[in-house]
Amino acid sequence: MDEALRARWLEHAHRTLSSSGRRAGAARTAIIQVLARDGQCLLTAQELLDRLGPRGSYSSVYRSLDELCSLGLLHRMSGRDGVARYEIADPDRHHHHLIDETSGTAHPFNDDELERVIAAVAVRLGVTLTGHDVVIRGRPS
Amino acid sequence: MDEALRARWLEHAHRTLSSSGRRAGAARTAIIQVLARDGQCLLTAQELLDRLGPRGSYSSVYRSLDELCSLGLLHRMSGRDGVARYEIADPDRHHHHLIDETSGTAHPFNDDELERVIAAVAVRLGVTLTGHDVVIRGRPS
DNA sequence: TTATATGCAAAAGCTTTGCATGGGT
DNA sequence: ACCCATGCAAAGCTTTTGCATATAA
Repeated sequence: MDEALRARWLEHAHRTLSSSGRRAGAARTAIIQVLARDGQCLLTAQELLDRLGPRGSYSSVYRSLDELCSLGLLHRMSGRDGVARYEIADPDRHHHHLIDETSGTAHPFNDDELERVIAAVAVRLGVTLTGHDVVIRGRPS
Repeated sequence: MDEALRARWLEHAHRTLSSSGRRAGAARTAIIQVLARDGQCLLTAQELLDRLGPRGSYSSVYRSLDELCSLGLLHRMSGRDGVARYEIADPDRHHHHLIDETSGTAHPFNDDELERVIAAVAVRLGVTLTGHDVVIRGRPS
């Protein structure tokens, strides 16, 4: 959807990686390209590997995903099935997930009041917020 | 903590299981006892098995956990590490989780306004709510 | 008696890792 | 030249399953 967002993340990822002393190999370069294109919402390692074709392997995929998570460029979450899913971390455009229980599909959404309440809850609980996830499950009404 | 709650859930579980045509074997009986005692918040299958000692096996544990989830007596969620965690489902006393990033420990909490906002979001998105989870991560401030 | 519950051990699926090789800087 | 990145294959972990046996109803 947002082309500018993708380009910005791709650029940011390249810079962060190289300034952290890592080298740009062919596999990792392809991986972050695919992530920039298809990683807006809940991509599995297997799906990523499928889209890479012969340009990647299990080791390069999992190692790169770990690396990107450590650097804060990616978010990892595991769905109910226990399979890890990844999506690109965009500080400006953060979203949550609605799971349609009829179809099993996930839809991203965001809500300002939800963000506000979560911030308030963190204050009430006496913590500095470092992250949060909300999953809503429902059926079309 | 709430002794009455535990007894109520245990009773409810027994009734639901037998009325669904299942038989009460030794393993399953021990499993729901342990769950009633220690399953208020995020117990893994392995932890459950450890507490069962020789009274259970992997198969009985995983099969019973599945069964209890299907009957709505238990909630399954998977943490960031991908390992499934279970807690008893209490319709009256539902909670969310605060993860202290300093220690990695989870603390249950609830918040009425959060519930209200989530209900409002579901309406806005055009779904009938069937469930929801909130995870807040932070450090003591 | 008869279907279900259980335990063992094997299998399955996702993820990680050791090691030799290739490639970036 | 040096060290990091990559790919393969093996190993590791969690979870599931087939099958023979034990047991509840």
